[in-house]
Amino acid sequence: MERTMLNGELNLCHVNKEVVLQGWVSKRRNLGSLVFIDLRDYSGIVQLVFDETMEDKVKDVRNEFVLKVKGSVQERKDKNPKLKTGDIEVKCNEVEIISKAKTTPLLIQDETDALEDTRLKYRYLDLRRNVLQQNLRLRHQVCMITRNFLSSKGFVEVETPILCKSTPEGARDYLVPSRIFNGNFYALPQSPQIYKQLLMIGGFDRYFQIARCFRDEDLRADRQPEFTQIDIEMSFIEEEDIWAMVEALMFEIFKQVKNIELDSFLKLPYTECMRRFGSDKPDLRFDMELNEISDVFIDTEFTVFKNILEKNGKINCIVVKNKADGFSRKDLDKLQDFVKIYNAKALSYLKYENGLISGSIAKVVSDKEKERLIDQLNLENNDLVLIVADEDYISNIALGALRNKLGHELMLIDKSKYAFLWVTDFPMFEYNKEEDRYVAAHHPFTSVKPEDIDKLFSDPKNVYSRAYDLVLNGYELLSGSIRIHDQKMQAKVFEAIGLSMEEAKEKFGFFLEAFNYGTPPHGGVGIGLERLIMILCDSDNIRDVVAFPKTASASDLMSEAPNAVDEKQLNELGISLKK
RNA sequence: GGUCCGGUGGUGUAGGGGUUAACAUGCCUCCCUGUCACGGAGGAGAUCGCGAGUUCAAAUCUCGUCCGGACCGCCA
Repeated sequence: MERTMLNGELNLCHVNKEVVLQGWVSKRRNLGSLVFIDLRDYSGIVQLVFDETMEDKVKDVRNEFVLKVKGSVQERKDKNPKLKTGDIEVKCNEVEIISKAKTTPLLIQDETDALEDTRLKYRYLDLRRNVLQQNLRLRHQVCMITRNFLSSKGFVEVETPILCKSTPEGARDYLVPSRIFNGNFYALPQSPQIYKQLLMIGGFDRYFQIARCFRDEDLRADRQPEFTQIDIEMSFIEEEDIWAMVEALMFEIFKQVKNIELDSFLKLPYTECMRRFGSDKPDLRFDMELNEISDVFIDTEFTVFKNILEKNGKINCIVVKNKADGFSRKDLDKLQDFVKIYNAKALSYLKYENGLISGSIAKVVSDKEKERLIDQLNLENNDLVLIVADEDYISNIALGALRNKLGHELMLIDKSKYAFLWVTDFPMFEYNKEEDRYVAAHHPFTSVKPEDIDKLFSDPKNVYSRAYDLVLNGYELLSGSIRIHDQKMQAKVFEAIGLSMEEAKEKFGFFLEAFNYGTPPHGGVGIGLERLIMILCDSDNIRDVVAFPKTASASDLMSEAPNAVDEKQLNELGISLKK
């Protein structure tokens, strides 16, 4: 007898029908000679009934046993509105215990109380929970929509290598030792970047791949060492073409998954984004923008602010509307500790209550400055002004982080919103203190804005690129750029980041060589699949959308990877470990 | 590399120098024909992550270490 129905799909239409069901025992309620069993599969739960003639056969059945039962669907006398199948139950006349189960270390229920490590060690049990079932099935749905959509637009899915050449620019590579060439290593791809550009040169003018990527960097709640990108590259296009394609894909996904019609995405240049939100991935589901108030303090007597302004620092603030009375001295001290995480030296605050300004710096701010503040910030009664005076970047970042924190804590965020934002015109380079040189902010294959080319060497920090990010609800959902397609230009960019032509040839020689044979203009994006799914699942942790995730220290608690390997394996690879 | 939080029966928590280590849930036994987080009665189950130290006495204090989590740096 084969399974004839899914448990969760039974309803009143099936009354009197004979069914064969299989699944896991979710709960057993024994009333003596009458036994109820909730049988679960991914589709849901259905109540089985065993009367006195059957009671004996299920007396040893326990949670998580796998059963196969035969019975007839009956309408219930007492319906259970909490259950999708609550109008019916299945009166069983045959039962087979397919497999038994030990007592599980965690309860298989929607709201588990098990902690992260228990869940990860027994991930296969955690996966039985409805939440993870739904999340991973949604992930599958998004992948299918993506494949269908991009195929219909003429994109070809091509798989690129997992064993690659190490390219030390950027994230740390995971390395794989070569057995045949002792002492040499492959690297796992941080992204298929170079290969997809070679595919453009190879004539695949529209490519995509749902690609695994690997980065040996420290983890976060939204970051795993291996993850998946929806990787897209197009030839003969400009920014607007890619943006339109990505928007169309997102429209399709949100339509099918959420039945939401999205509006066209907003755009903001990076510089403006940093100035207004203190972040290159602002959450636009709420306001509370940053305000620069350096002007107010241009002639200030307050030495702290005065010194900062003299050193070209900035005085910025955010205004918490109508909440000043909700913040005690202790609360504000905690906020000060919070901004210190971002290297801000202090958080000053002013409260505007009943026409009076009080607060940490009230005594050192002149009446004229107070008036100007009220005027410039349009302060109303019970507003709280939180000020960080510091280096420009620190002031922005600290207030941006504070804005986010307060947005969550004060529940300013409309959870039903999906706020997309294109951030454009990123700086081409950023200064790396450790290496004492400029490095590519995005990656070194990114096109420079044409008007900035002559600043490549004279003024690198003011060179902007044709790179862009798509931000959704405060998460960086994707990065992309128009790539360099001119070999001379590519060489210049390498030079600007302190890579000699020889070094560049050593590292990317095959890639540079390819540019000599006719390279189409091209560009693309890599969409962080897990982040997209997280947001669609309303989760704030990437582990909720990965089947077998790693811990914060990049280990797998279930399989206990990574592990030591035996001497023989190391010998074959020509590797000896430092004592 | 750094900061912070946590580790106590299977699971999740409470306790925070001397306790019979508490509670919930799960588990086991018995009773129960309409439960659905079933109910009732009883029971088993923890050397309090590990190692040192302080102390008459450590789950509790100190140091170290391991593990988990969040964040900063890092993540082209």
